Amino acid sequence: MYIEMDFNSDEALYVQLCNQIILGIATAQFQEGEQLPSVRQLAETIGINMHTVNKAYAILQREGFVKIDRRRGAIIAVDLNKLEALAEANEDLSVVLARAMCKGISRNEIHDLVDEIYNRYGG
Amino acid sequence: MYIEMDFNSDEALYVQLCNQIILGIATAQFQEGEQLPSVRQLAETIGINMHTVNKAYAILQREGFVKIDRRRGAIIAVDLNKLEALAEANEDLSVVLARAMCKGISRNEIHDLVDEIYNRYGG
DNA sequence: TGTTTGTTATATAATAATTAGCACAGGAAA
DNA sequence: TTTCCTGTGCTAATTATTATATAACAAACA
Repeated sequence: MYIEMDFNSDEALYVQLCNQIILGIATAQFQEGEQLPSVRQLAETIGINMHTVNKAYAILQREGFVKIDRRRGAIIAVDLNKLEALAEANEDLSVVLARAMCKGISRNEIHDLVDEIYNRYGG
Repeated sequence: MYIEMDFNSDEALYVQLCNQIILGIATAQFQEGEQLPSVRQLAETIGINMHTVNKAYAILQREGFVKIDRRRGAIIAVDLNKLEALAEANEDLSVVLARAMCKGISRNEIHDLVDEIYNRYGG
């Protein structure tokens, strides 16, 4: 999977990295049990520091997307805590939809967007 | 409208303030043409610095939620650029839904959440 | 003339983000 | 055993961001 950093973005590198890996899992480019590159390897590939990659991996572990094995590094292992995930989705959506509503985007337009994204991700 | 800051949050104060004001617009607690408190006044009310409020107002202006009048301060004035807003909603939703999909949240569960939020906001 | 408005400037402090380098223990493979 | 790679831990330095504190300014207005 291609991972690219936007060094001009206002989003922190470790946040970008987390999002891209999560995107990779959602689109099945990363499969359950698959091994991610080592922190040093990925750091060199995308041109950032080892510790920044390590920070991203640690966050992904805390949020239940990977497990970290001392021997094999980070392994895709999604922890399905649906209640927690639903609560988080609710919070995140509330912020996004408030903006959308202000701008006159209708409920149906959001539903269409959701379908479009789910189709894009292959759900 | 009550505006409250969470000083223990990991979100910056000016971001919290932006989100709350946008929420206020979405829920019609702030009406088009209505005047927001002055930067000094709001700063004192919620116990933060004037410049932090000013930063939030400036961002809201740049994103097209208020207009700033030297005489009357910040005034709710939503700029309805739907194409831009749809593009932004698409990006934001892509990140949120990727997380949700990984956690096994179905398309229908997201649709239900969207309806719930739109109802909550009175849309 | 005062007062309030946003704006601008400067300074300071605290925190977060990023990079760098080094060292360690555990496991795997030569 | 030796070598190599793994994540991890630590310290340090730098830069960017966030937040605060003061102060001054011009515009608008009663």
